[in-house]
Amino acid sequence: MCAAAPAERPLRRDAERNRLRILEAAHAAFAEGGLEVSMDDIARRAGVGVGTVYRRFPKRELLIEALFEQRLEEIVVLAARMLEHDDPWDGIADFVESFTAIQVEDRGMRDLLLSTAHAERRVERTRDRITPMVEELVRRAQASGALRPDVVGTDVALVHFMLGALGDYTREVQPEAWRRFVGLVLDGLRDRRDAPSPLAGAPLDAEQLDAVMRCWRP
Amino acid sequence: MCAAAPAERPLRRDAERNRLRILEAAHAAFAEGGLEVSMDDIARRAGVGVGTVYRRFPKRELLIEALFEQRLEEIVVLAARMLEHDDPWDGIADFVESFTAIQVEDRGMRDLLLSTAHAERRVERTRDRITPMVEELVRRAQASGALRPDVVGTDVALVHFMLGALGDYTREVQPEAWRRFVGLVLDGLRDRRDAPSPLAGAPLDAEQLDAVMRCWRP
DNA sequence: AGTCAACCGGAGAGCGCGCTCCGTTTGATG
DNA sequence: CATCAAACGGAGCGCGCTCTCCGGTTGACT
Repeated sequence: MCAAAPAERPLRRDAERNRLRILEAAHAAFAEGGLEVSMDDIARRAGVGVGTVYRRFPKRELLIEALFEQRLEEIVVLAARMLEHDDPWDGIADFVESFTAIQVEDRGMRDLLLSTAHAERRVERTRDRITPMVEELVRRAQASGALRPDVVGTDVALVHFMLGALGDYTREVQPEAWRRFVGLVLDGLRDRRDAPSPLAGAPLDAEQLDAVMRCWRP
Repeated sequence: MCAAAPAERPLRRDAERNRLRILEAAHAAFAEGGLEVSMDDIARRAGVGVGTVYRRFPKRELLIEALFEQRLEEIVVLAARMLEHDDPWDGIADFVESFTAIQVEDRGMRDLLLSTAHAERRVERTRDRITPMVEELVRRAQASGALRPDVVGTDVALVHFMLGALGDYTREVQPEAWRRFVGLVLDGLRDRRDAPSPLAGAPLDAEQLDAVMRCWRP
């Protein structure tokens, strides 16, 4: 009809339905298995052929971007909120704990935030927005005397990685096990302290540790 | 000739030469890439066909066992030596640091010690010998008042995992970066302390962190 | 109702992996 | 030197993965 309709036409109803199914399935699959689950898996979960997945998201990266666009924004908001704590130490502590929680709840987020293997640009931009906030968190907490003066912003990122890795390792056996180690690491980050702050939850027993090692593959 | 020669005959000279080459190649390959490098890789490194590798080591596990038999013994010796420190805290500290160093130097050792995906029995036996020593280390360090009283043996294993993961992450960019975090975690493990103990080495700068994220795949 | 572009599913090409099989080569032995 | 079990290498099978292609189907629009 009208020759000039270059803008995006809405999807056909079935196509839109499938698009949503795929996003939902991909979310679940990524959360459980990380960003490297197979496209077949996602298609199967969505009750759809692989062809359909590829038609809507011709590259894996596009699927990832569509899924995580808003979740990345949440991270930025989270970091910003950490700057509003009255006690700057609480800002750091809350940040480390919340960020680790996110990683444990969703393996996909972990892969996305700590690697640049997928979805390069978008993630990079997010990181660029978070970095200065983390540095400000560190600066304030050091000024208040609570955070040891010899750590810097990049150390915080590596702490996140460390704790996220631990969360990954123990997830299947004791989903809350990582919280103990957040406490431990935070005690290491304090400038000086008397008694150690109590650790959250119970330690793994020998059998649980065995189970962890048994089901983890490198 | 003599009918009853059931014992193992020595290998032909070329076969023995190849066996050694394969072990050497596998050692290098595992150290760099972990226990899941492809058999083709190992064969190529050894300058040998895959068939030859499989002839000598019909299952991957056998190759791993042959390679790590004595290295596992070294770990036991290491743990035992930690009990000889005059100050029990030094025992813990040295153990955490040495064990992490081993993991960073050899990715294969890391996979072997922290997972049960390969070489089940042998590793399990080794772990069974190490566990009580670690528990004794913990007990003594706690009795001396240096180690916080709320950690247990299994926590130490998870600390090893955490630091090993970090070593893995940063290895390519800054092979010594993990040492900072050993210091950090050890400060978290102390019962009480004044000034934080100085961290080893320089922190990563922003570009190095970027490089780490860029080359890591989950 | 009829038309047709958009959409669907899944077969299959291409790839790298673990592992096997077999025609050829080599070193030990008399 | 002749013999032959032992060892060699790599082609090849089966598998699971990514991504493409195409014959059949379906929803939007007249």
